[in-house]
Amino acid sequence: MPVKPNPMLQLDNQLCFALYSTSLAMTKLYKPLLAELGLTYPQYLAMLVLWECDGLMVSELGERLYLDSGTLTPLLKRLEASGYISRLRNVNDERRVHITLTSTGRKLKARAAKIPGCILSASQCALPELLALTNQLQALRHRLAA
Amino acid sequence: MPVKPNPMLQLDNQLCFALYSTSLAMTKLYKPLLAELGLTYPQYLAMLVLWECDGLMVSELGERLYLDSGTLTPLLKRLEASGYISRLRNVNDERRVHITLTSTGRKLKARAAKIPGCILSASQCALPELLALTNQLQALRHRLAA
DNA sequence: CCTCATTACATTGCACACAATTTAATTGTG
DNA sequence: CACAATTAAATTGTGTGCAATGTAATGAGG
Repeated sequence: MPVKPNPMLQLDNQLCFALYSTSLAMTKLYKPLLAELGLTYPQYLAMLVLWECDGLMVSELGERLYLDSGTLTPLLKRLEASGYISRLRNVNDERRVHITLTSTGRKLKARAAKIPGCILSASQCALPELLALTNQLQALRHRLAA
Repeated sequence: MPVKPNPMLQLDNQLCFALYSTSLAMTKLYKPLLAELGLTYPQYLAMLVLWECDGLMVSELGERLYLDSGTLTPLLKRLEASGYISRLRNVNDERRVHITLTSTGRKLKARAAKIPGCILSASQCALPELLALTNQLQALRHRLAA
């Protein structure tokens, strides 16, 4: 009797693996571009948030990125060591740490501006298609978190 | 003059972040289910491959999972320590290591069979929609790797 | 055969992710 | 005010990912 080839357990039928492997492939595409800026991929995501909204607390940054302090604290210390951010305790509440862009960190945004175009061309996809996929994934993430 | 809010650099317009955050959310969904089997998420992916095709070399497993020996070697040593696989040198070519399921590892497949259904219901999506998304992601992964 | 390049894994070092715990500051309650 | 509960970060420990390097076995030329 042959082993039952349960299609529900086949790797290439798994949405989870499609997500996982495509996300890693995307990270590899960013890596050389970000290396020029002295950023890792998760550091780049944190900078995207800060370029939109400077001065957030660690926990607020974590809500935007879906990451906790265990991940963010060392990452932010490295960004601080790179000279892109400052970590400052809130005067009224010493528990809170605000993340503020340095002048260098703000200037980095201009150098990062070319990255989305590089990724877009490398992905060889039409822009509307990518936007649609982005929205589908956001909707899925929302349902998974519920 | 207000800061130009470059929409190409906004976090929620990034396909990369949608991929990254959704993949992490998916991993969190699997974690408690896999904990019952004594597996981490990447270990589960390796087991999916082996349940389809037992006895692969490390490099062949890596091609299926898009992972290299630097990731797989320690992961496979942990799966061996858990009693799910054996790592055996090829007799004709001592460089090669074949990964073979143990009896316990084969039996684990039956216990894993319920997982896809759990994830499907948690994702609150129609099956055809998930399959379509899976295919889109695989196509994107293919283009990104080119 | 005897090198020399190649191959297949393994190892090392760095940076995440994340659960669990700890620390320090603040808040709520009597 | 005292003090327990809560909150915000930081720390610790485990397990990836991956670049770079190391090591041992194989294979290809001369």
